[in-house]
Amino acid sequence: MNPTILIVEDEPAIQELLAVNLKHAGFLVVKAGSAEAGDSAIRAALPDLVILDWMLPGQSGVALAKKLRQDERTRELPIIMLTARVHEEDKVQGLEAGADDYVTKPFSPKELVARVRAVLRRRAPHLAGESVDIQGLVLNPGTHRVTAGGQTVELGPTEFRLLFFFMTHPERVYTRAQLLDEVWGDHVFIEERTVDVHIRRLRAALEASGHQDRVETVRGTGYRFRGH
Amino acid sequence: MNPTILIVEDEPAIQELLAVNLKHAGFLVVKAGSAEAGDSAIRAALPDLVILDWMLPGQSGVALAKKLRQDERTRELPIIMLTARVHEEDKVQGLEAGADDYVTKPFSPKELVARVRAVLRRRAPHLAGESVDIQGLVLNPGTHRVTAGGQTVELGPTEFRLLFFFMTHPERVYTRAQLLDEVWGDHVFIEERTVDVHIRRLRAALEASGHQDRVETVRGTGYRFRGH
DNA sequence: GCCGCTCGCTACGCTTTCGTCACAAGCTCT
DNA sequence: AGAGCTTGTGACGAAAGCGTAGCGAGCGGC
Repeated sequence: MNPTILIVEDEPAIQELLAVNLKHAGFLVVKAGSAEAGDSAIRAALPDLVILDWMLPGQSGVALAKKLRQDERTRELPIIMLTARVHEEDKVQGLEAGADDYVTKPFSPKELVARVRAVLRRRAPHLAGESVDIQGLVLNPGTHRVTAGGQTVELGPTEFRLLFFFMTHPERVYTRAQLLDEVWGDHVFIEERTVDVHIRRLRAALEASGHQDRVETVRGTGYRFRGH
Repeated sequence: MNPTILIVEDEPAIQELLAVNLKHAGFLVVKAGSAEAGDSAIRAALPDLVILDWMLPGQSGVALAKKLRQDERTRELPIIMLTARVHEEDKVQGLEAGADDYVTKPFSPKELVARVRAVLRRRAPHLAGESVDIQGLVLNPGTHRVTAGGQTVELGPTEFRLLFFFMTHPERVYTRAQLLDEVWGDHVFIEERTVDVHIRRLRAALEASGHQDRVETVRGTGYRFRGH
């Protein structure tokens, strides 16, 4: 549920500075030391935002940004460019390459965290802790509250995370294994049928609030959340 | 807890005059010499109020004000415009740009401080040292006292700071780690479970004053203060 | 129409998490 | 220096939430 941020930066000191501050701000951090490593990391596990250094050994940050903008899967991936240069032409070039924001070194950690939040708020509101509203069913990650028509919906922690995932990924079928990965976290050993039980509990809570048939069963595959 | 004020002013003499008087009035002061520097300073550490000069080298104060009003993060940030001009059209333009108040040079320091307090009182009451009232539970930052229906609520210093934080950030869930950061201060090494104990003490004090269930437990995450 | 597979549902035991208490150390004020 | 209050911490019992097994029903294929 916490946003994952990929840092692509070759200088260990700056990489660490960024990582410490972002972690402290509640983000999950993945690091890469080159554009190529960053590219791999993105393919391995799609992050929610990328902080990309301008100058990198080998392939440059701008080149990677352009590449990411061409691939359909990463077209929407928010990018913040990091650079030591202060020339105006670079800024233009960076934004043309598809960067969402632009930070010049030296920067204050607070400023960077603020910019990360701002970009996430613009590009992926729910990751910035803003509430998700699907047809009167409102889930607020900040307050951990779910309401249906003003009425509070009572949910356990697992049901809350399950609903959060569904509401941020509606209209798409997920297998039990996928849901276990996404909602329970990777590398857990839990029976797949356990998902059924939590689906049942979630359905019961939603129906008690007047939301029938929001979670659909796709026989032989898994479940899907109705977004409309 | 003391409000932070950002001064964006290019003339050192006026900048200093403002800073001295505001500090004397108990405010924390941050200075910037241009609109661009001011913009960075705002992103680096969101101040509680901005004093913005009309005429600035480079980007003007009005332009910055408009920009601040467009960003969601700074939309609510109180702004006081400062100008040497006395033309009525400027005032209109300034207020249209989103300024909360308008002070013309030359000004008396006392007047400026008074206006700062007035704007804070209107936009963020608790920062002006005014009491926060949530459903009959009244907390006064100035006198450090809490009352419920006229009756004084007895609290230790830590419980007071905890309640203050909760009342100024109601309806939002905070983890124990976040509460330690916000209430105890950064970089302290204290067991997370200690938060539980202070929550318990706070609850006991509130319940003795007739406020049941104000602090809610969010299992697996942390605590939340009910604001309604 | 029968058989097998898949899913819904209930009940139960266990793990995790939380609330509470008691105590000792620290701080402040006199 | 001493008294009194405040605070941090460990321990323990309670409760909530969770995972799993088992059974029955429904759907689909042959």
